Amino acid sequence: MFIKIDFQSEIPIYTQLYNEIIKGIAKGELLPGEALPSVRVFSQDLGINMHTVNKTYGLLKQDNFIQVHRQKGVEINPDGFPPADEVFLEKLRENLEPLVAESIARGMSHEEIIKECSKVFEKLGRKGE
Amino acid sequence: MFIKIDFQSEIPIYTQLYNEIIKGIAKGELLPGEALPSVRVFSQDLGINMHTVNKTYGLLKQDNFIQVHRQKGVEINPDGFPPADEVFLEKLRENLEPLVAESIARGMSHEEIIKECSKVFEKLGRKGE
Amino acid sequence: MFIKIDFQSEIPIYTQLYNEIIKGIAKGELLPGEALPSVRVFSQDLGINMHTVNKTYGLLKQDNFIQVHRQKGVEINPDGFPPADEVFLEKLRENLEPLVAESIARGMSHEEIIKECSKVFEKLGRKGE
Amino acid sequence: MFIKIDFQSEIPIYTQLYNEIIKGIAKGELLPGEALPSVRVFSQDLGINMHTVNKTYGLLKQDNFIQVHRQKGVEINPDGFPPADEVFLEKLRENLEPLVAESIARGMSHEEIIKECSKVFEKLGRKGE
DNA sequence: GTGGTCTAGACCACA
DNA sequence: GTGGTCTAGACCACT
Repeated sequence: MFIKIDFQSEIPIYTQLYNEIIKGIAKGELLPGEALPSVRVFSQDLGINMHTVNKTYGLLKQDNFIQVHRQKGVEINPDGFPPADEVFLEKLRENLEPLVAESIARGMSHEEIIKECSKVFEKLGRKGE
Repeated sequence: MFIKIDFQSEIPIYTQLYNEIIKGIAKGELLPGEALPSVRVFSQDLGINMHTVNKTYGLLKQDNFIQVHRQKGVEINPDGFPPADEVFLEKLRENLEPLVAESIARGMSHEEIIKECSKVFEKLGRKGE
Repeated sequence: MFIKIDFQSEIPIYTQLYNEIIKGIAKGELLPGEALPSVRVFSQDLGINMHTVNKTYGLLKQDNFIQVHRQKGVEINPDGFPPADEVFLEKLRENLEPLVAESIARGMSHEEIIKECSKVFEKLGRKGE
Repeated sequence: MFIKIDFQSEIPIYTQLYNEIIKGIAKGELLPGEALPSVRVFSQDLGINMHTVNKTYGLLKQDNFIQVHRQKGVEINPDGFPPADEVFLEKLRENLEPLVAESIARGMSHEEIIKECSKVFEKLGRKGE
């Protein structure tokens, strides 16, 4: 699994890392029960601060995407992933709204927007891209 | 046009305001040539600082959604809006990616994701909601 | 003589008007002794405020490009134009500096910069363009 | 690198600072990858407000002359500088026009104008002036 | 310690 | 009265 961090981005590094790991899960590259690098190793590999990895792991744990075992390491949640409950759907729509709004304002049709959305879905759907 | 600012949100106020105005344009509530409030009036109405509104106007101007006439005020760009060029589409996909990825990770199918996207589209499509 | 005002520009209208008249002189479209429109007529033609035209005329008079006769109107200075004295040259170089500096920073050579400068000269040199 | 701000000038301080930094790049005094002072340190050194420096940095970032690393500071773009594309050349000619026009109106010849332009070029070309 | 954001209050040029 | 600019001072997220 290849993780790309953009140090110039305005998106916090811990968020980027969070997203990359979720992306790995979505692609099927990270399977339930699979081990993740330790905080120390991961931070060295990526050239970032240990605290940053720690923060990402904390968030992923909170959202039930991973399990953190003291001294035994971190693994992708072997019991499966959290469902798309109403709380998540509400958050999803909220985040989608400004993107869709600007797309409409720039003249895109419903079909065009859906098409872009599908493109992203398919890109993520292909395992091991 | 009704604008709602969430002072507790982690999203900067100037970004929220930007998004709300784009939403107004998408909904057809803000038409080309229509005047926007002056920075002072708007900031008082919203209970925020003048400079915050100014920053939003600066961004909207930069993206060609509004025109700023130095001594006459601000108006929705009467010459129409910027197109959804490749630069925008690339940015759109980049922003869509983490949302779609998490949706997939939480077990949503292609259809379910598209459906949520369409819901948002239709909510915005209804003028004067 | 055709005068173009850009109301969206960040350059003050009175400065734009000043520049346009100087351009007319440079092109030879406005000759010494030639009459300029009255403040009232000019402001109506251009769709701008009388005070604005007045300010431009004041500056042009101050720089000896025009003569203002009470009740007789305004004319291009029949006694010729002010020379390019050291004061002017100093101001010219000062204004040129940031333009040349950015050109260099963007990788332009001496020849390329001179070429652009010459292009502008020739565009202005052609009378009645 | 020595930077001079004229507090009496009608040119905004943030623009003066922008120009001075570009001049530093043009002269080769500021090299790609070189660090710039933090907004706080710089503003204290220059005797101006933090936000004014911030605005300058924002513009330089927008034009790709610098890179801003959120928690590490600001550096001259290590990947090189933006090219003199057609957009820039058009802007350059537009800015050159009134300067050349007034020079012509004051009786300067093509050669004299080119000569002043070259003087400015050579002044900037001399590294470490 | 860094940049990002926000507020409050002021003066100015412009029209 | 409008936006543009500048100052002073504050809190926050990130590393």
